[in-house]
Amino acid sequence: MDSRGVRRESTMRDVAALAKVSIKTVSRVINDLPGAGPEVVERVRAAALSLGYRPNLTASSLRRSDRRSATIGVLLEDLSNPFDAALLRAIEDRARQNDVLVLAGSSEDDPDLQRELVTSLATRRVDGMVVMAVGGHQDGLQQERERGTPMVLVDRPPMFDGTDSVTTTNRDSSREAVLHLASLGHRRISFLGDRKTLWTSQERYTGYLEGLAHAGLTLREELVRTDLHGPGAAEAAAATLFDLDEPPTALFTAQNLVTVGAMRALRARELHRRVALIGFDDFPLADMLEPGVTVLRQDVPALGRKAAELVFDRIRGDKSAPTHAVVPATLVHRGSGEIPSH
Amino acid sequence: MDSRGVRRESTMRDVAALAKVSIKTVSRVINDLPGAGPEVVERVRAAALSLGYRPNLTASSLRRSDRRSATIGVLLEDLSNPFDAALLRAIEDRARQNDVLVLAGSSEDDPDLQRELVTSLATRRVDGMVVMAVGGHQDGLQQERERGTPMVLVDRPPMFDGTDSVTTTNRDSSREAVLHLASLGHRRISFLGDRKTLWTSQERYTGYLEGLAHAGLTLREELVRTDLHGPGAAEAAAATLFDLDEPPTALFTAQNLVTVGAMRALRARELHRRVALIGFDDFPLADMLEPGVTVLRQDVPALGRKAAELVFDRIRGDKSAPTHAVVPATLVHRGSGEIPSH
DNA sequence: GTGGGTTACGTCAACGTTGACGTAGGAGGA
DNA sequence: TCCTCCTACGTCAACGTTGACGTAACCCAC
Repeated sequence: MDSRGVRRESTMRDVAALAKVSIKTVSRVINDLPGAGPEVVERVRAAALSLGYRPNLTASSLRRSDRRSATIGVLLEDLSNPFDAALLRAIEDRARQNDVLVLAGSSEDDPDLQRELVTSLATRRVDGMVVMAVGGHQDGLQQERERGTPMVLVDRPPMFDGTDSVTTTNRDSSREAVLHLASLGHRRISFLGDRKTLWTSQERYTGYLEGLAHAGLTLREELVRTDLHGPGAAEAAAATLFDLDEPPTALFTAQNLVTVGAMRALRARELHRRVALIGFDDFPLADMLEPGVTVLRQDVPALGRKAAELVFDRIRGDKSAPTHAVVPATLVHRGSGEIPSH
Repeated sequence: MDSRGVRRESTMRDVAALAKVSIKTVSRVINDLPGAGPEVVERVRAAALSLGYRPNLTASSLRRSDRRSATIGVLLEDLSNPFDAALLRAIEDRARQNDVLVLAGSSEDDPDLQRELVTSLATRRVDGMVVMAVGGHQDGLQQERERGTPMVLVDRPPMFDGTDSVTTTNRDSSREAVLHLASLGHRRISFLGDRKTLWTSQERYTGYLEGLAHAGLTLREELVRTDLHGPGAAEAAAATLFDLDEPPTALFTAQNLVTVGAMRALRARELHRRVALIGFDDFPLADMLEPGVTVLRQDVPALGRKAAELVFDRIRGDKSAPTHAVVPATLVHRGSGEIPSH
């Protein structure tokens, strides 16, 4: 205990004194390095145990030549969003296999906050970062990358060169969804999307356009609503669609919270069994609603796993060209996307 | 760059050399300490900027007398569970206000994994921990606590003395739910619970018993199913209830995944509009199902906030007696809990 | 002009650990 | 016997930073 009554953690010095060996020998024993006789190993182990000694990773990483902190940073948009949470969990699992811990943060899609968090992580000398980049503001990330920090972007690709990324088949899957709706006779298919600054939103919108084109449908601007942040905005926007003279017979919602908002609007007007709906991103209980919600399901565990694997490869010194992994999403038919045009 | 082509982070030494001052003066400028003239401050700032200098928090915390790493550990059961994710997010928000980052981990309700993670955190010298303790195995936590690590338990109270905790009104709210069902005429109210080793499960079961007693109902053992881990087990268990000669007319499900499983069973038998259901823990979209699911909603942000505040108080040296905060849950009426007995 | 205080620096050692290197003692071969 | 090599230790310095303390220069009052 020191003067403030705080117990001091014991150090190699303490263990060395008790075992009557040098600090360096303790270091050898603790790290299972050769150069310590069996008898000494025993004595040191016993001393360490009796003092409750635990190595100080910060001191060790400061001194060691590899400088590893055995910690990576994971910066997502909102850790409480089910998508982000599942991603974090997948990354954490892979990290654990490498004896690495995860420093997690929510950027809230705020460029300043993202920059601040990146600095915070750098200050703690994390070995690498997995980042869901804030839309349109990647200069802070690029600077960090240029300093040599291993970095992988998830969900959204880098706007600069030399960085790995893992994304979903946003465009292709969106096109597939729209074609599916068109094949059921829908001609007025609405698009509801998240903030336009997000790359995923743009891609999904492009896929929507491609789908319309492939199906021989023309784009009706009045059926497109973008920049919807959160379920509330989505609900309000969806509601206005049904005041049109020619309202949509099908909706394609390009993000999970937007899907939820649109569903609320449909229900409020008792349209949920008449208007078709396909959403991007699966969510819990989508199958238990009536009708079940047809979605494009991203393979979130695969996204997280791949992202983690890429950072760890880089941390291990992989110098090959940047990888841009794309994980396919699947169209899950549950009913809402199978409502025919009326 | 060193021999491996890895750029070395610049240090105070580099900045000092460039600004032609001593390292100590750089330290003073970086930390906004007095004792540096305005001209020197400018020179040092410019040098630091041009070198892209960023302080090394690990070195700094090693040397400083307070030893703070500006990092706390948060150990939950499963970061991808919506409840855990919301909790993490709430803790993270409070941590950020203290310029503290969060090391997050999932214990998966495995005592060995929990112990390993606690050691991992300790090795990184976190300033404190917020832990959702694994059911029935708290000795590792107790040891850590006894070493002086600030620790707060969330969701489940400590089984040892001297540690703060934040929990919900598990028992009282469960009783309230059962009484609510009884007031609608239900006499055969079933209990479906998570693993019995969990304190929350036990409390909720006790609340159930109290509710029955207050309502003048006798416990029917055949209506009680416990140790249901995950929606699958819950669904199977719920299904068997309806093969009884006298099946329940109402269900009280004591955990969110159990609620989901039970709902699936009800739907499979088309009973979801006939059998009443109240679940512990709210979940997204509970209001959009038909009927809406009546739940006991925990105030997750308040739980997380309070837990974070308690650790930070302890980290700041608060030596007062342990606090056991209890955050009230609310009964949210949505329909499923208002189905009368038939 | 001298004493006392303040300001703006600098020097040194230490936090806990590990890499580089030194050394005593024994084994083994010529 | 002497030389070499190996094993099992030890010593020393350094990682990047900060606390303790030293000191030169200057200000102000008496």
